[in-house]
Amino acid sequence: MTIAQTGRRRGRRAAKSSENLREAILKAATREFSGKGYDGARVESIARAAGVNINLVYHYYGKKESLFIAVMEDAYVRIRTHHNDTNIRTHDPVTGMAELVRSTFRFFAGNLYIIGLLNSENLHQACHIQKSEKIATLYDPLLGLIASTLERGVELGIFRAGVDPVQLFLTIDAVCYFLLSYRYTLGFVLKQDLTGKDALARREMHVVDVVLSYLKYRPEN
Amino acid sequence: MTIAQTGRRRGRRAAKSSENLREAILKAATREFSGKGYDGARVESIARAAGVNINLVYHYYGKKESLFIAVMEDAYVRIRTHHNDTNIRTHDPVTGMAELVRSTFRFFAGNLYIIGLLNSENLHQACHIQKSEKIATLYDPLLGLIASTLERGVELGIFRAGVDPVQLFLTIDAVCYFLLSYRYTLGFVLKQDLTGKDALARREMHVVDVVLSYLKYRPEN
Amino acid sequence: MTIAQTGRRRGRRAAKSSENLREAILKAATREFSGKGYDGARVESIARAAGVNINLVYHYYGKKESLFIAVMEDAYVRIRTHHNDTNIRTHDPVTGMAELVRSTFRFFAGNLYIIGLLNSENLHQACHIQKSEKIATLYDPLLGLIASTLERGVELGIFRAGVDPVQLFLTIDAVCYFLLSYRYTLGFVLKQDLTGKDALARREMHVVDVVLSYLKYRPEN
Amino acid sequence: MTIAQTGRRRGRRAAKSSENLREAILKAATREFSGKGYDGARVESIARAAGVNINLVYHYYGKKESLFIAVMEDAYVRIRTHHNDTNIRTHDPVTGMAELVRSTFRFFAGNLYIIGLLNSENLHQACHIQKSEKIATLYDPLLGLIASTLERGVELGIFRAGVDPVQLFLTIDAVCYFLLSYRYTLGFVLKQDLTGKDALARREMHVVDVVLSYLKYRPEN
DNA sequence: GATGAATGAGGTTTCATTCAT
DNA sequence: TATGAATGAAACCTCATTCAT
Repeated sequence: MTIAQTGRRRGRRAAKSSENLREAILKAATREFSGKGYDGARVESIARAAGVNINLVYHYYGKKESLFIAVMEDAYVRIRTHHNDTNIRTHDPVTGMAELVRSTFRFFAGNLYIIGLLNSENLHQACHIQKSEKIATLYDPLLGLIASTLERGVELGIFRAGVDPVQLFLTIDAVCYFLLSYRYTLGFVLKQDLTGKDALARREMHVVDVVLSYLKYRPEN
Repeated sequence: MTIAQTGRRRGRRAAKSSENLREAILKAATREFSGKGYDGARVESIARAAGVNINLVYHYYGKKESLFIAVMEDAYVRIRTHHNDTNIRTHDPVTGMAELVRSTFRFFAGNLYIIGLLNSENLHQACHIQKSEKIATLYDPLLGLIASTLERGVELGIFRAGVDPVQLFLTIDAVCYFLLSYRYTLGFVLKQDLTGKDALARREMHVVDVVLSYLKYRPEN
Repeated sequence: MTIAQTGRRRGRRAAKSSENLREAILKAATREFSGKGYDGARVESIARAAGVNINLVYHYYGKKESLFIAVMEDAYVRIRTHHNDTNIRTHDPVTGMAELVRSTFRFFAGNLYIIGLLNSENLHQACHIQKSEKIATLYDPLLGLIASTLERGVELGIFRAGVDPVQLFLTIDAVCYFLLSYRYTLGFVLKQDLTGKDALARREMHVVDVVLSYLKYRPEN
Repeated sequence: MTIAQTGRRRGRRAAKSSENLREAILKAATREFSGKGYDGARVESIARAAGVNINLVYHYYGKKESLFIAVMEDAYVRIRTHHNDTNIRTHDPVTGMAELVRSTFRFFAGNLYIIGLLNSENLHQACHIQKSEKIATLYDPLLGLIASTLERGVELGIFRAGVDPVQLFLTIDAVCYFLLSYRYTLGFVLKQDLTGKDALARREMHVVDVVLSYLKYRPEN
């Protein structure tokens, strides 16, 4: 092996390790912030969970808040990119909308940590993410997708007219999100396991049903 | 004025003041916990907001967690008792159900602090309220109310059959709650004011529409 | 002893103790800041030197910088109030001016800690004291005193005319201050003890001589 | 271009660059220590300002204190060598002394960073420079110069007799140095700009006047 | 019942310095 | 020679909580 090759290998390995560490910290931070909230999270716990010295966390991310913002940006990107937009666009409106609701539900159910993050962020009046420009422009395309699917359904006479895409978006997210978000509280007051496999399947069917029924229902007048 | 009178006056004033102080603390704590979450809340801020010495807080409530539990119990009672159950029962099913949704929405919209509390509580996996027996039995009557209203509608042929009251409850709360709960985050990513007077009125109409459309819609098969 | 008396005694004792502690902290802080500079000073050292828990320092003074400002304000007041202004005013101009120089010199020589404070403050571009309004207005009367003494001398034909009081003030402080301020460095490079009793006495005579010679000297043209 | 040439170029460039880097670090350190003091200075800031990796600082200078000493030695040499000694010796005593004062004043005014360094050094009781042998012997010739100029003036009947050269040296440095050293504090309490071009020129005239008046003035007895 | 004093524990952050490559 | 990773120590500060009056 030549020196040049060794050099390159070293460079690459170092870079990779560095990237790995950054990522390990981000992952640990995600879990910590999600589970304990911003104020409850401990930088030291994050470092320990990531298996690195606490100072490395500061070396990479500067301070707790910056780390939190990094975590949130990562989460928001995931939220927005989990939909297979083209898939939804090519289906007929009913299937497309059902697919949209289902993929929303499944995404949240499969990434419960995101719920904790959003919860925590919201508790602080979204003050942290407002420092992120990345997040601000993320939602426009999703609203566009909902609006166009809605329109296609209306044109085909399947969906009722006059539905506000923003309201619909809110409702979709609401029915998907709520149970998952308040699963601890709801599980306690309703004395049921609401997040077991079967329970989730039932809920998924229900929420798709709710959204489509609403869209297909014709008010008498 | 005689000494006896003074004594009585003092006694009464002290007694009243004592109750007042307890309540002032609870109110201040409610605001603080709601706005900053459990970890973000400061006992001293609560004392200052209540206009009392911090030691009084400890004198009355023992420790931060107990105070939080007291706040939560108070909140849960309010949540459950805001419905005028008999009012709903005496209406026809459609009006009754609409009334139920509307009163849910209005209650949360009018008591946003409750959202902050539930958020915070949930962030900690509902660990605090599980120490409260009071809360555990609070929701049974509400589910009963929903179930009976549903049933009346089905019997009259107005509502579809086969709807699970628990799912319906979840959906009602979801559509009412979600926007309010995530108002900061949503306002930011959707770049709209979602909690102004008009916006709330529109949302209220929409959610009632969603729930009733779902109940009235007949699946083809 | 009556209850009332006990109560009064208690109140007074507590208040006194509280004042004592505040003062003990201020004194310890003065020494620490003077000897080590703002950055070199340690809050914990201050607390230890004052014989109090470190948190009490924060309880009373909030943070390091506020404590430093308190120390500086105290120092500046002492600097300005050490002159017996009326004494100087009632003397004849020569004696008065000599008295002014001497009392300046003796004050600094007797309060070397003040030099350390001013040094430290100045190292930070006086950024801390600029937050103090108290200090800003302290020097006007001193300049007035110098100007009037100067004028009296000129009128009596003892002092030369055309001397700027501000320049004179600067020179007086300079000759009094410099040796004391740089006593460590100067002692080292000049290989002499410059702050022993005799050395100080010689310096005092010299500086008075310098100032008065300057004032009394008539430029030929 | 041949390989040999490249090699030589590299070697030469590296060697030159090495000296350059050392100097760049020293310069950056000078500025940092001067502006923030020993404790306030940050090794990393120095490295960044010098445009080198922080490890290089450690590689060249070992540790923070050694770097500081290097900076101080450099400064002291400059202080002592800024006088054109022969120039002063060849002038008549009055011109020579005026020249000495003026060049002292101008040197400090033109190298304000030195003031910061001396200030900082002095704050630590000159503990760092006491480790330097270089500095210890630097001032003897300057005192000799002052003494001989003084003597020449006395012999010519221009200067008064009995002036201690050390006192005179202290006074010269004092009047030159003080305003510059405490420019921030003084500017604040006197509410004047004291280091503008005009203000400096006025001060320079004044201090030369003070020193020469003192030397020329004949005490009555 | 009410208040100021006191404290312990722990959290975030900074920084000089060393290691390994 | 040069660089990124790593670390230990300690500084500032916050907060819940208890003590003593």
